[in-house]
Amino acid sequence: MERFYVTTAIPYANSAPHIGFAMEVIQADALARYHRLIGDDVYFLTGTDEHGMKIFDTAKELGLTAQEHVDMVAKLNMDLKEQLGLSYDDFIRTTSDRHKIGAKALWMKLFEKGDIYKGKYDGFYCSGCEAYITEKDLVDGKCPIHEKPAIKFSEENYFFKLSKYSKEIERLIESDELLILPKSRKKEFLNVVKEGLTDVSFSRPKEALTWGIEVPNDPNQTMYVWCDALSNYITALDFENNGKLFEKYWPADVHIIGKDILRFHAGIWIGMLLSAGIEIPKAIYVHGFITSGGHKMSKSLHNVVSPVDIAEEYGNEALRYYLLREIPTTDDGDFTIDRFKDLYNSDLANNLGNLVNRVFSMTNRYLDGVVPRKPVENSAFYEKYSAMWEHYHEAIENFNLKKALEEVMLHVDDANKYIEDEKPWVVAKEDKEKLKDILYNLLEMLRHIGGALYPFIPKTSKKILTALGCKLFDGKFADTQLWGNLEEGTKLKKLEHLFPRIEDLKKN
RNA sequence: CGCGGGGUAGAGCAGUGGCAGCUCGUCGGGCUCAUAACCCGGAGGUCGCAGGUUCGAAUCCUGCCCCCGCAACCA
Repeated sequence: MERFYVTTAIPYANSAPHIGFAMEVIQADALARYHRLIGDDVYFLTGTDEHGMKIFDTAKELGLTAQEHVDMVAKLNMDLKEQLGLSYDDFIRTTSDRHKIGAKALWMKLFEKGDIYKGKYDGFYCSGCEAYITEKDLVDGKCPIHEKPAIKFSEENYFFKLSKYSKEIERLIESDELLILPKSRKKEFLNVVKEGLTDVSFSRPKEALTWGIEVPNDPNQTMYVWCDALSNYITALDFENNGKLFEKYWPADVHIIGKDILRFHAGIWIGMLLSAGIEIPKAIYVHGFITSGGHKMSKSLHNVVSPVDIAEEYGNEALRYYLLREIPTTDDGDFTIDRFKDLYNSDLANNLGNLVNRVFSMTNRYLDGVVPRKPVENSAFYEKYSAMWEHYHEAIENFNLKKALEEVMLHVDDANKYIEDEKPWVVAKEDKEKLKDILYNLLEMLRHIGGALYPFIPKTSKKILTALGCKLFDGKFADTQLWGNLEEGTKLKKLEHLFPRIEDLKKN
């Protein structure tokens, strides 16, 4: 049995969960479920990033303490487990004691290695933005948004010698020892690394950053986000004590992240691990962003989509389906409610739901709901479904979840065509033995389709398999992928419509 | 010379050298097991523009035009 450790990025706990993160955590969930399905020992981690000035300021505006504010937002994120049907094993909060202890331990490792040094940080601050801005964003020395002169400041803080590891990071990525998918992202980041990575600011004076983890060997400084947030992947495993989880699951098999934070993960995080003498993760999978009606989601455009609302109204299985099937796994995609309803009705209700319903209905009507004996001749189906599984596995291994799902749905179409071609309602009147063949084949198709859907829409998958009298995890997944495993004589269980049609479609 | 993504049927998209495809919509037909579902067929595209390479280009090269984003809730 192989072990498989998958993580999501930890979203910044400053506001309600975003649909982009919903997609990320659902992708991670699908991978985790897939690996459990093929028999791996899986550990799946998510959490929240809860420090930083922005959170501190937002809390103040809300009249809350920072802790109260992040407690609230963390709760919203934890509620996603139920709302999105997630199967993660652990949820790490960066304000938790176990995380703070781990982050400090990691800091000390880097410090003892001599990779953390004190330096001077020169920057600009705009009182309009109430934020630091970089020199290259300035126009005539002024902030382009507020047109106020930026305040130049200089402060002492700690730096991490990332430059020292630049060459090694380049080699690791080039050789795929650190696999970055998709390849285009690997290329993109390699271009950055080849320029040479520069040292990064690793702390802030306490007065500039009050809400954060104290630097262990300097009470006047607070850790900047890198050591605070990125470390979550190992602090959750109790790495500082070389705990059982760390021993068993590290290095991570996959970090799933958005394209905006690739350079932090493939650069800074890897550099930190190299410095600390800790193994590096095996792969980083990078997804894109979700637009809404072709535009970036923004409050001012009123096009922000809440994953929680969609899941509540249409069910989390439908949301999972949309995010995994409609949005390209590694590229940008679009979400609109019209397209969502469209896809729901055509794919889930009309094709999948209706297919299951008609097969069950015929089996009940013609065969008293009992699985008939296996047909003698079945090599064509054997081959067709072996091919399906092959393509399916290959797509998932390459982090193309959309393609894997498409492959399964292709077989849903195929099954609907098979019914049309064979016309079991006609055969029922003429040739009972032939009818048994047809219905056995159809039920067996449902078993395969139902099983393959598990990583993506687990509740639906379980409903189908349970109604067929099959178990998902029987410890012999290789067998369940073989054609003809459905057992004769099994009495089908009652099955409600899986996806009732959405009827309130607006006319465009 | 900032960087990146893109322009293919009415809409949304796939398609990296070999007859231009998918989903929705639309028009016509079929079927009655099924959730007004399913199946078959039609109409609809000079693949952003111009040039080049090639027996052959949506695909490779050059130039140009246009759109979107610079990254997740903040103006």
